Amino acid sequence: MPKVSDEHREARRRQILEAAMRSFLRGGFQESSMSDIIAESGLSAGAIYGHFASKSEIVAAVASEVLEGGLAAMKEMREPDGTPSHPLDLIQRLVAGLMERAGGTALPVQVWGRAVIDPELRAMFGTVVPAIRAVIADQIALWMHETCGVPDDVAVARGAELAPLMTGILQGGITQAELLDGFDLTAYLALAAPLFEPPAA
Amino acid sequence: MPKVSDEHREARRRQILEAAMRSFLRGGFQESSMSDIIAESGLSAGAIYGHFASKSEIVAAVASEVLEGGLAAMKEMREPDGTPSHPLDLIQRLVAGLMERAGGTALPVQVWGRAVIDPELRAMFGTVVPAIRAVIADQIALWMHETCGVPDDVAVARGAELAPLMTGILQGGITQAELLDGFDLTAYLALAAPLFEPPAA
DNA sequence: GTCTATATTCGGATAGAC
DNA sequence: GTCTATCCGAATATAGAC
Repeated sequence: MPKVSDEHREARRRQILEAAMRSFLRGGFQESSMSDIIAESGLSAGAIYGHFASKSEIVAAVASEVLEGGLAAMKEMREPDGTPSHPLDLIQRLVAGLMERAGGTALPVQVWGRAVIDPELRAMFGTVVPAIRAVIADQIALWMHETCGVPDDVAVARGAELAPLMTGILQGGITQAELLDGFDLTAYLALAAPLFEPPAA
Repeated sequence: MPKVSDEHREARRRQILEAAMRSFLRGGFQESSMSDIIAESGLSAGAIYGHFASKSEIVAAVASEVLEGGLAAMKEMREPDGTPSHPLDLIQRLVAGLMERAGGTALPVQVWGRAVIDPELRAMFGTVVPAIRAVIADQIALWMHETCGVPDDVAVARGAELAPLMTGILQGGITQAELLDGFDLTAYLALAAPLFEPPAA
């Protein structure tokens, strides 16, 4: 099996996945039919089913792409230049990145909604969230240690402690940004700034 | 049209809606078929369509029930005895209330996911959220004014300012509570406590 | 590998009796 | 108002040629 063949397969998979993402973005997971995806991809039914066994396999692949993609984007966004940025900036940049790369934040919200009743997606969520929390926790610890005078071990502990809340704030921000017209994400995130003040307890 | 007839109609509507909610809770909005709802309700197809014109009308009614119900629950939870409770307690009680009354928090998450691609649900969300924010803002203002020494106007302003963030924290908490095993909502909410410290800026 | 055409199942909605 | 039986369209997946 020559290398070109594998590359071709992979390219086709991506072509199909991206067509599916565009369809789901507009029509949702269930409302979008295979015909929609087929039309959007410019391919044919036979071609699609040569790469994915079923529609639910496509849905799972897209959901994985969305969740893992969010994690990957977050890792990328971590240090744009090298100076540790504020944890809330990380969140801000992540959402901005999703807007561009994923064409909005609609897919994550849809994935969460479907994960509620789809055990496979729920499991994916359960493995990705701890990884996201870890990135956030790292960033908090780094920032508190470097720019405030917080001792390393204290900063690390505080980061781990705050990560679940920050994850929730991220989710709530994405949901509201997607569903409310004129929602100001920057102002929303700025409100959480006091949580990172050192005045410790 | 005698009064009993109206009462009967309303009772039937509720019977159908509750059956639909049970179905959606397990199977999701799209996966659940009319047959499921019919079986769950113990009625027949004809009876259902005598009260709702289409499945999407049932979905809209359930979504309305969920969103408005959340708001109503929040208003109820406001003052259990009369002493102003901590705003985070309000959130905590609200979620606990949803767990009981709505059989969990799965429906809200599903509704948000569907609102992304359903203009009708999106509009409902857009009208309910400001009302929810108002209740939260009131509670924050009340608490800061009464139990901390914050002047009334400052407390009111701070409440209005913080309400969107609290709404997001609520949404993120519900999402994580629903999708992560062993998620500790109380600990999650406790992390936000510093936001209500008076040390003002 | 990919296309066209199609088989088959399934779900929403209706017709007509009671 | 409600029930039973059924119709019709749609959507997933496949068959077979190229």
